[in-house]
Amino acid sequence: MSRASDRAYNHIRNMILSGELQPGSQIREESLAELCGVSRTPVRDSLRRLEAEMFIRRNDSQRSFVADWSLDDLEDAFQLRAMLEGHAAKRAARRITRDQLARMRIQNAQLKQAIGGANPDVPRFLDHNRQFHAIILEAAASERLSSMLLQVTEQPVVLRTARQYDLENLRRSHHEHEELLNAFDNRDGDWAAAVMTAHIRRAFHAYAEAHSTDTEIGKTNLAA
Amino acid sequence: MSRASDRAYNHIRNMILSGELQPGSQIREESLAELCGVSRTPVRDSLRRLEAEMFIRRNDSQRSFVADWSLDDLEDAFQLRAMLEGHAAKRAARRITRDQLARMRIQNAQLKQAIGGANPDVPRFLDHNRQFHAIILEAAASERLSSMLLQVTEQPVVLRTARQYDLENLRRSHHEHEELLNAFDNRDGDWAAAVMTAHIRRAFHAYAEAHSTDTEIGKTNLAA
DNA sequence: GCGCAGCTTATTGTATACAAATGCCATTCG
DNA sequence: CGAATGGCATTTGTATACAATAAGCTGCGC
Repeated sequence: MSRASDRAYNHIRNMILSGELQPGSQIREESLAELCGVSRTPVRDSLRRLEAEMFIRRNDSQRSFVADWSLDDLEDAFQLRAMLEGHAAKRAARRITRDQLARMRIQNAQLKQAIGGANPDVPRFLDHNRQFHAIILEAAASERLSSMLLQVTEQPVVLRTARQYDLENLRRSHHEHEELLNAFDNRDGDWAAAVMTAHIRRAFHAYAEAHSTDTEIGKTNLAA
Repeated sequence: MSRASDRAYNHIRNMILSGELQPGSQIREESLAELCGVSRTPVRDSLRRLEAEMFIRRNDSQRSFVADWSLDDLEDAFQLRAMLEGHAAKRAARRITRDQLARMRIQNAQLKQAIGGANPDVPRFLDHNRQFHAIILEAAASERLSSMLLQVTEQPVVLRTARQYDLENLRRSHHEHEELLNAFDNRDGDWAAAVMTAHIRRAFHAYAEAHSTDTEIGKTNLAA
């Protein structure tokens, strides 16, 4: 992460996710270069990458703008994600090893612990959640699938609302994970896929509801 | 297409697809720059793009190699493609306009014509086939889905065999297209998705068979 | 006042020089 | 003899200068 181009990438990406760079606004290579403390060369690299990831879009004359997603676009992303993660779960059910299953159980236990106590640790929950899903992708053993999912997973974060988390939703995630583990135990790919698809779609509805009703209190839950 | 970076991109991509750059071989920015008649800067741009499209992969120390796909990898790609095109067909069934349907019919008629006469014109068939599928993507109206499909569609061409086409397979494609049109007429998304998925998977098996049995006579059919 | 031509300025594209990192090979030490 | 180490060669990363292109503006003609 110490190479200038990586720093620039992370910096710009964070600025987009945090809303520091407003959706729809134009971004110029030189000013980004200044902000990141590097020259234009690594900034251009980063912009191309972010463009491929659809965080940035370019008009017909090559000028760059921060992507501006509607709720429909986000539903689209979630729908794709539900399908792809369902597919991953199905593949994983056929291939998963005992060791991977054990690691998933550990992550799910820790994720439960993170929100079980008196003061819930949501970031810790999200971290274990991420790892839980990562193991499934590892078991699915399709590089292509992984890279596609990466594209579609981090997009919704773009809506930069105050992130307050609905604990009930997080608990549900935990239970859905348990059902997923049961499906894996039985090597039942269709079951796993169905649970996973439902899991992601529930997450979308929690997300959409939180954003449509009260954006200030913003009970956002991106956990799936 | 006149910008140096676009020329470099197309040039390198063609060299990969034609087999001029051997799968697995290392590629150096400077030699590519010479081959393309540009400096390293646009070449680097192209390499990043081709890397995102998985035509090129890089090792842990940033050196680039031409991707080398196994048959399993290609089946993986086809599987993803079947799923995504099925999804696209389902979405399209809900949204497609009369005009788009009419255009699809025209493409399908012309594609039939291309292989109907005494000397079949396979490239022409493939062109109309491409347009037929493009209209579905247009009707599906999901930019994300389109860009993902693009990634997964052009990969199999990497295996550079003598391209002789099995007319029977092409005729089947034509008939499957007709069934797809029926599904669209009835606005039946599930039907459309099922037909499309079968369509792509048949194409994969035709492809796989052609490559496993006789690679020299190579009855390859990428048409779907 | 409106629209267009031509100029000016802003922004991106390309080439090149140099810096940093990595691989490779030879040499040395255990 | 094998493994580790040091230095040289190769390759990629970064900065910067300059070229090309697109946008915006000004003033002219109508």
